Amino acid sequence: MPYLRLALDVPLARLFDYELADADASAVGKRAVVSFGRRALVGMVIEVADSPADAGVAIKPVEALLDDLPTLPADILDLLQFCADYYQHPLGQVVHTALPGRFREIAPYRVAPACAYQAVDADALLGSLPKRASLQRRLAVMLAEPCSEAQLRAESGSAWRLVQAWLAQGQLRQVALSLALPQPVAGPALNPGQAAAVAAITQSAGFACHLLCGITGSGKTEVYLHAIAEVLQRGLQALVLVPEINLTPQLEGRFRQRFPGVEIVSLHSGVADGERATGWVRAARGEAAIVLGTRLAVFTPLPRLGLVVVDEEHDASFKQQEGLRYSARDVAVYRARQAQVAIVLGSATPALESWYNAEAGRYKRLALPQRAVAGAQPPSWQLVPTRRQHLADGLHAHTLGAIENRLARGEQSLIFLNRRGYAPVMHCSECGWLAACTRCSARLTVHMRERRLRCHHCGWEERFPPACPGCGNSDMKPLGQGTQRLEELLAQRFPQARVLRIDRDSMRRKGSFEAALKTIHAGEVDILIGTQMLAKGHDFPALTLVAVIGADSGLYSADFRASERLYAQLAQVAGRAGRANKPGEVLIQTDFPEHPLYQALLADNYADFAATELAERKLAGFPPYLYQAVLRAEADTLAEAMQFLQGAVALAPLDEAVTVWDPVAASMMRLANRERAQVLVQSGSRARLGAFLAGWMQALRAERAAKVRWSLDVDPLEL
DNA sequence: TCTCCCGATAAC
DNA sequence: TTATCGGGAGAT
Repeated sequence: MPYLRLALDVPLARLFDYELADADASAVGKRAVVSFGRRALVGMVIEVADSPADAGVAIKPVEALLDDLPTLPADILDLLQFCADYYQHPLGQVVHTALPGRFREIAPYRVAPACAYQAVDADALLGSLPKRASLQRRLAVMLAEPCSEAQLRAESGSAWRLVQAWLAQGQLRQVALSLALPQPVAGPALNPGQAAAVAAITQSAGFACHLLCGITGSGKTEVYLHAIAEVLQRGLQALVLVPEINLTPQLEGRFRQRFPGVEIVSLHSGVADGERATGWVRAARGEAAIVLGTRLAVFTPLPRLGLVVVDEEHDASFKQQEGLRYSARDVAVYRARQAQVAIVLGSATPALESWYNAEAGRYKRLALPQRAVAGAQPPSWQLVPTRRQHLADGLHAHTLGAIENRLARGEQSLIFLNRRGYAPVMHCSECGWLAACTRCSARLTVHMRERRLRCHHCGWEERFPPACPGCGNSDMKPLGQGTQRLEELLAQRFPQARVLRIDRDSMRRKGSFEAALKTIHAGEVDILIGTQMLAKGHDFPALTLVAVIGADSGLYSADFRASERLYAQLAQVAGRAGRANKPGEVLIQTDFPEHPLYQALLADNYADFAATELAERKLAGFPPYLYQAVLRAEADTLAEAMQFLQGAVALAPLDEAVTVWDPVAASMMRLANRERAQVLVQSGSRARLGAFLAGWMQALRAERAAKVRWSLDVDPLEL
């Protein structure tokens, strides 16, 4: 009797055997419904074996082998196994984080093959339409020839509804989809730098990792589009990863416009379950030519993968911060190597890990030195020294003057402050009391409009205390600057100006962010106040001033990655200024104008910054010169968490190539009433660290940690 | 003696 | 993770 070895979505690092008469190797990669304990689960067949792995247990039969989905191909199974091993995560859970949630349900999931649509009688259809219905008439003309769903949707948002209606009326019929690539719309001519980059990418044979470095406006997207066009012409598929959901609709629009008629699948957490599952199936069947998505898209099966692109590769959102803590960028590199295809990592400010790989010759650096739009000027940077200066509620007179200037010229200004709320804390000037979260080791942020104090870490909320709990003083003041306060201040200062604040609080409602972007584009805003929400990827042609407030906090942080992040963030937000032919100006208010980070930014010299930063990391023994992993634990008390970690350290295998540090309280020690601590492990050898972790996790899983929740984070971004 | 809650344990 | 089992504490 053959046995199916299944990966099940349970936190156990092992597979489970079930028997199935006349099963053969073709079952591998299919879903199976089984009874597990007392419940029914859907598992993934990983192996078919002649005998059970464990002779001592009674083996249940498979209830059903589902044949509804494309079989998970060997390369994806290998990829998932790699993730399970590398991140020390149970394979069953890896499988289920990698697949659309819909596939965890027992019901079969069927997707009709993608097809094209064509008018039964194009002339009759056109004749039946009113003269004024221009969209309908346009569609009718298109439908004389077979059109893909993507092509029709690209024509207009309401096109698909019309097509459905005509289909129901029998005006249209479904025809087989042609996989031949329609001619892409020609893009703008490439400048020499872009052309060289495209050539390097498309001419590389087999696996090659290209680090595409170019500031905002240097035309990285155009390089991607050209490289993808070449791949599509060879009948291959492209995988494109972007950091944020916010950015996908924009980019998707650009892709659809450039590749009309090409099936493009968009995969991210904002896509409804069913649509995600359908997109996955289309990609896996080879019907979709382009998969565009956030980190979860990295696991999509692509039988004819020809190119991988990771845009803004330095972005922290490529690293999942819970469950399977994978780095989609690193997994993407693995995938490209596996498929022996080129991968492009694009960024203006590459992660120092990637930069280091380029220095070492493992990645090929492609630089885009020029701005793509001829005549566009790079922004001019200016540091506004604020030490011992009088500031009007945090804004320097020079900054205010610059804003006034834009107002007079009818241009837009952006004040960038990465701190939402009114003020970061409520303060008693009598006794020095600060409002703190009772559940976290964090301050409560002041939200003036609602007159509430909020914890931005756990979501705790309370009303303003009527008097200081420390001394009874009733005169408590918000301390420091937040975006709300800045908004209030600027509205007072410039009563004639239209001020718009963009942060997670003001953009909570669905669609409000899109609406805000529209307002900005329509020129109905004079002064924008924004957090990092606004820093990424959006073009504002009328924006000519970016003023940065409160950046200094990233300079002297305990986190060794803080300056890297600060540089990236400032470079990114500066890119919002002056994208059209109006030169942009960037002002940074700082107490430390002489700081090398700012000096490198002013000189637009990331190479210098990276070299300095890497030298420091080498000296201090930080990544990328070492590989790290963190074992985190949380419990009701710090003592329990620490005790667990001490036990864990005692269980650690001995390896002179691996350093195991003492347990310490986490930097945010208390979070939502749980106390947290961690152990850092590092090694100069990735292989040794991996082997060490495998042994350690095996030993640790054999222990039962009653009240402690723990997890391992390999290549952590934050310690 | 009954019931509820918590911790331990198994899951193929 | 989910589901069940059993022991102990307090209620009836």
